Amino acid sequence: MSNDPAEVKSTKRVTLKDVAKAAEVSLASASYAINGTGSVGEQVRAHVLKIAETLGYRQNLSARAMRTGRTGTLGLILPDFANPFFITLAQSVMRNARAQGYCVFVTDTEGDQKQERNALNLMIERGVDGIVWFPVRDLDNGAALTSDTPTVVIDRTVGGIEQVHADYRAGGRLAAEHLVALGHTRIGVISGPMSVLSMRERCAGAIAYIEQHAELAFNLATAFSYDLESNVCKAIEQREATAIFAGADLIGLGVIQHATRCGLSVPDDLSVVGFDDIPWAQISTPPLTTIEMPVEEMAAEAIDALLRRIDSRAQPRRKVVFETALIVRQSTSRYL
Amino acid sequence: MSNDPAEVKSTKRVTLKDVAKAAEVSLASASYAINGTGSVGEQVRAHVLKIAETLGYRQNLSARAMRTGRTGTLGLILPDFANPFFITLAQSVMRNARAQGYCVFVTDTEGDQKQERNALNLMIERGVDGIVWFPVRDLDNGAALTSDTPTVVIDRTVGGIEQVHADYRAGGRLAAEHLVALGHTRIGVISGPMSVLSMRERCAGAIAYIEQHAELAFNLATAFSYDLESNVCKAIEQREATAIFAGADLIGLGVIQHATRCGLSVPDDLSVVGFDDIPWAQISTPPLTTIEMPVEEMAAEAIDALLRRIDSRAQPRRKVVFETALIVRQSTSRYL
DNA sequence: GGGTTTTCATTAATCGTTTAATTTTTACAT
DNA sequence: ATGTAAAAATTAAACGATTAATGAAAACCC
Repeated sequence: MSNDPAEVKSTKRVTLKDVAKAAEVSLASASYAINGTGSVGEQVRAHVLKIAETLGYRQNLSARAMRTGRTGTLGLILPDFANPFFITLAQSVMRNARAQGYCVFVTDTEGDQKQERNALNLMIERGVDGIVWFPVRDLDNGAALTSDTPTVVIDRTVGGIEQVHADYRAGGRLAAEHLVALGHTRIGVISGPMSVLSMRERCAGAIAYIEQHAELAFNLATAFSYDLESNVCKAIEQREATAIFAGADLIGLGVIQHATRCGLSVPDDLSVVGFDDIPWAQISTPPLTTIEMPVEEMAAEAIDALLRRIDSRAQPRRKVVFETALIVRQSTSRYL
Repeated sequence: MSNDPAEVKSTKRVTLKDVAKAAEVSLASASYAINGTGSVGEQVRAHVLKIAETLGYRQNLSARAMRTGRTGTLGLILPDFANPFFITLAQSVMRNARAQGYCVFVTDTEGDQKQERNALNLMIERGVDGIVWFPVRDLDNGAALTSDTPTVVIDRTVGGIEQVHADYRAGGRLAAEHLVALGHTRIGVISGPMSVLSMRERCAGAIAYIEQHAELAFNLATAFSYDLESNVCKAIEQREATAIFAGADLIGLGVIQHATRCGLSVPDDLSVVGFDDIPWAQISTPPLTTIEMPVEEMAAEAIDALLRRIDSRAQPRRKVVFETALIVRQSTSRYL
């Protein structure tokens, strides 16, 4: 029994050599046939492909990677998986990468710069072809950490690396314009951590416009979460403003929740605008008016830029900025 | 100029051979020293390590992988990144994997079984050491798709593969008990897609208890989303029940939203219980009472089981089931 | 038919590690 | 000293692919 040659494959992995032998061609021909690279006769190619199929051959990408120096692998580093904005972004990045045949290592760094460095190192050792990086915070010299693995940074400002941004300042202005247009005159701003330029820009954009066309009721900072700090809560309770611009949706949702809990009605007593357009914004009560960034396009651009840079490292270092847009939902209304 | 040997590293990657040469030892000794494997004298080891450090040596994990057959890499396959429950899970899985020195490929399959197969193949080709898999749906024979790459399935029922579950039936019962204990007598059930055992069990558990201790007002199915189908909306509007068990939080949140929109007050007019304890459940208005699964522990168990199986394939195929727990928030109240 | 080009196949080197097998050195007991 | 065992270091063969260089065969042109 068991003199059937096809049965041999039981235990050991099928290698290219096996395919070549079974197809009675050289190793090189087999490789060329499977990769479609060299010049191979049509019949030979077909034959090799069929044999590979029947033998259940699978490329060993580790071997291939060693030889070619390409792993067909990208890294994605995010500060925090709990923030839904990053999830949306991750989804887009992964979708785009997959479309180009890449597999993606994902890591969140829990907002910790030490973990961030670890993550970068781990990925570089693994030999990723490129990295999409959403740093914990702005950095002067990020290039030092990537040891010339092609990298694209999203949202943050990092020296020495190509960047993809949205026009945060314009977004903040858009939000303020909306509130002023609704007739609000006392408008408050609640920002997240000011350590990143992205946040500073959002608020600066809003504040500049408010100061010009209305009164800035307050300008407070809080953590990046829907649990607000006490001075922020107080400002809301005391109705110092009839409208609030929050530097992030998560914060905006916190504002709505706290206001509601205090017996204020949103939007009748208080209008709220957020920033990011995270999925939760749609299903909160009331749904949150917010500023949207073209996440899918930003991710696509990041991947494109990365692939360009992988193909030829000598790319000019660019910074691409995308437009933002106002999405009006039910958390804002006219002030009477 | 430039006769400084340390300057040579400018362009080319530093390899183990370079380290060995610089340290004036054999390749093997260098390898042993760095991996701490063979027997190497204390001074030699220290010396090699220092040289490696100064030269900026980084292991080429592709090469190592080829030689050892281990990539130090895991795969995580999820049906849908938009569902926050999966995110929580992904986070836990990644955290646990990272703690063991593994890098994780993540993919979502957008609920599509073809993409799921692609993802599996892609990862297997990449040579992952193991896969944590949350299949789109139950399967008779999943082992056929993994070509003996160690795999652990979460939540779904898949033939031929080790599984990690929660006790869904008991969870459903817990929810029903809670509502009955609050005095509700007409209780409705809104389930998600019944194609997966997990969902069937949740509802079966709830229904069994309701039928015994109260009246089952209705039992409807809807898509896995907070956009409810019209027959479900109607059932809510017509107040056929004073309490509803939703098979998933996402659905429960949809129920709250629709009820509120129809002028019903949750929980005064309608009590709602969900299942999953996704993060949104905490910040909805009102916060959602729900059934929680020990996600972190489940993820840890999945990784543990996987690593055991990687170390020795001849593991008994187990199915581990975790307890669920009721989390009471403000979406349920006593029925008067 | 002879020379030239084009097309198809093959040989063999190479990528950067690990590790079994072997040799050299050191340590220890007699 | 000498023999033996233990420890340390080395040699060289893999791992599974890619690809430059080379050779053989076929096709073409006068």
